[in-house]
Amino acid sequence: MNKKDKKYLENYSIHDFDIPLTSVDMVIFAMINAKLNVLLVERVEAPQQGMLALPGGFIDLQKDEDITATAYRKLYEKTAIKSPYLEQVETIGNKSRDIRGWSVTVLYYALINVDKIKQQKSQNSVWMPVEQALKIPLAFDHIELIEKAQNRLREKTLYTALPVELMPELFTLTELQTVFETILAKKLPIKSFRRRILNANILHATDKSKLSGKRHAQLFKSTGIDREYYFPRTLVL
Amino acid sequence: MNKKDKKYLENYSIHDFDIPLTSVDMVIFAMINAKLNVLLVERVEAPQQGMLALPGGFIDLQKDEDITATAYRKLYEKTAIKSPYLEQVETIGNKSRDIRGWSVTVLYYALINVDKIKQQKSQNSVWMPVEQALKIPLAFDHIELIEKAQNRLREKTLYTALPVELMPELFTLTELQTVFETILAKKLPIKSFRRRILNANILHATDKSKLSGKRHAQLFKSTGIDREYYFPRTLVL
DNA sequence: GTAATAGTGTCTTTGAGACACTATCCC
DNA sequence: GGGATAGTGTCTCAAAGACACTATTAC
Repeated sequence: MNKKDKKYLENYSIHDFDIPLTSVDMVIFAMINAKLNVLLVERVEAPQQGMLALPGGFIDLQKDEDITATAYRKLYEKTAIKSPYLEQVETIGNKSRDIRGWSVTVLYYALINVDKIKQQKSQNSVWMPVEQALKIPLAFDHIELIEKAQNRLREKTLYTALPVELMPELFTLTELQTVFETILAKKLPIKSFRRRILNANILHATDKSKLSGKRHAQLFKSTGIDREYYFPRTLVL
Repeated sequence: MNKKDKKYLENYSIHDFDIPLTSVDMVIFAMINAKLNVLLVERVEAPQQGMLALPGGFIDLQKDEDITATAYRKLYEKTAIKSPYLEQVETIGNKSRDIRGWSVTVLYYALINVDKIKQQKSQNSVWMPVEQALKIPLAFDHIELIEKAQNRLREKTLYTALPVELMPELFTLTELQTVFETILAKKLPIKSFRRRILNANILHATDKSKLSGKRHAQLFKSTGIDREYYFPRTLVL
């Protein structure tokens, strides 16, 4: 820091500026009962007290190193999960979204392995199918935020293997396909799907199998690299 | 607004919270002399007075309806251009990027038609090749911000026709290809490129042509729909 | 004519989609 | 054997890449 900056800082106060309220909101997805679910919490304080809302809140200027840390902290507070897939979607800011005035929120979404949601320490939080969440009144503009996160997930499902992040430790290709189909709201051809996934080399075949009615299905597990994998071609909706 | 919220607001002050400084930064790209250039401005006030920086600044809580409006306003102030291609890249926030303390910036990039940059009212602003801008010291973390915007542009150039936004009113396919190649830092096969662009149906062939040395080249113009167009396949770097 | 730039013909390759087919299991 | 679920064989099609080729102009 140079001398001029030092001098400037001595006379600086953040309260000299009119600044907006800045927060982080999280859309946390998990597959429950073959449906894409989102985690909602009941607001315990005004404004919008009592309404369901996305988990989120303000940056802790002492504890949080950066804004991603804020997102991870919020996620951990609600789910006790440390390192899920987390991605920033978009930042929304305007005059009208919060009654307190000009407000900015940095929107993230996370994909949670369904195995882990049982260990959650949720008190006043509730999992709800996305479909349903979009129909009930939510606090602020949170309906819109869920739609934005869902659209991002949908788009990325067309050319990445991200939905693997929603799977339990072991899963069959048919189960994985069902998750893809749920996100895309569209049936996919079996043969193409298997070829696509298997050629990608992002799964590890196990010698275990699962019986879900009739013929045994082979169980696979994630190698963890699905986060970086891009299919050579995009599916078309 | 309900009664509880009204009461809450009466006792509310934004200064009750420790909040970060939130700003908007712009990476404005244009093609100049066959190079990708970025617009920089000299900082006239502390902190970092005298250094080159990205155009940007704070949200005007009175004037700006939403954060996109802030981005357009900043852009207009520096270039007098009203509606270029504008896209939000990412929001960066941490303790260390600004000496004033915890600071958040919403990063946008814009693509400017080279025809229009002559009408600019820039006083203390300067166009500089991206290459060069990344090598000199810039204010705050602006080197990193330019890299993020450049990466986004590069990625999108692999599967969209966005570079058309950088072209003048009339241009040849060879010129367009050169712009793609500059952004990607990679030669592209002529035949594939032309087929790809022409099949996309995003350009309008004119009956004019241009002589740049030897054989005349046909001139095309944008239909404006390149912003929404996605090629059926992604190029591989 | 030659050099230089613009533009085409056409073969190969890759991976998605269609769809009929086979395999394995329980009853 | 029948029904249900898992999984394969193989053809077609679209678009990218390779590369040799032709076209048009200035000189």
